[in-house]
Amino acid sequence: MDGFEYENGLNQDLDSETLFIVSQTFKALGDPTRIRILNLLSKKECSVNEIVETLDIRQSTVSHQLRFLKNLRLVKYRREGTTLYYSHDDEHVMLILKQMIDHACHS
Amino acid sequence: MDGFEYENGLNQDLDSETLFIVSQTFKALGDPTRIRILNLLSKKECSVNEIVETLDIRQSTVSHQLRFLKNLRLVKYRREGTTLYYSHDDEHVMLILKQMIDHACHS
DNA sequence: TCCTTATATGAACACATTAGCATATATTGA
DNA sequence: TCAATATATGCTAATGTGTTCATATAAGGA
Repeated sequence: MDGFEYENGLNQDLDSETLFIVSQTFKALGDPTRIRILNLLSKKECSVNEIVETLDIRQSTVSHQLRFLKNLRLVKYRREGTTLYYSHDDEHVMLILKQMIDHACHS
Repeated sequence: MDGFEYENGLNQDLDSETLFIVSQTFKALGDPTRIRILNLLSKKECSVNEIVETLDIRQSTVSHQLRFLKNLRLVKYRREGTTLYYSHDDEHVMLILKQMIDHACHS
């Protein structure tokens, strides 16, 4: 019975799709710049320029990282004129981020 | 007053030490091989060889990744003869891993 | 339409990461 | 001491990642 070991509860390994999503998401959280952006967005919706000025990161860097986070559906945006307001888009991941920050602070 | 903005609660950014720990830890979780190893160790203590055979990963790769996880104090080991038994060493991080896996499964 | 502001994109570079091979080390038992 | 087993380490090639500069696009107002 081919693939049996991948279909029952005895297998101690993760299926490849779950593994991919989990590693991708943690990878997104594994960069200081992205963490700072997400941490800021956890507090308030921000335009790209607000992020640039608050965190003192170059505009193109912020834009690249926002695209990265957008692709993973970790952030979303709404337009108002020429301004784009970004906000977080995954409550659960934001909660995990907060937990890790708290864990790091108290360790 | 130099550095004032880094010492009060108004600052929306994270301090650099917290940022470093958080990003390092998430980076550790951002690799499929390390996730598989940690997931296995979340279920039971394992020797290096058990990890190698259960997950079908080369011995040197497992050993390298275990050292990586050990440096971050995410795993620990005990010796029994020539065999080293590894287990997880950070309940909170393991809980975060479990949460992310559950999140990925149900999405 | 033209200018200005806001944001996105593409290319290139420096740097980090990962896996694999070969080999080293360490422990046990004969 | 020597062999066998278990694990760690050094090096390297391939690949991936993050930032920057320069430039493009898009929307609004004059």
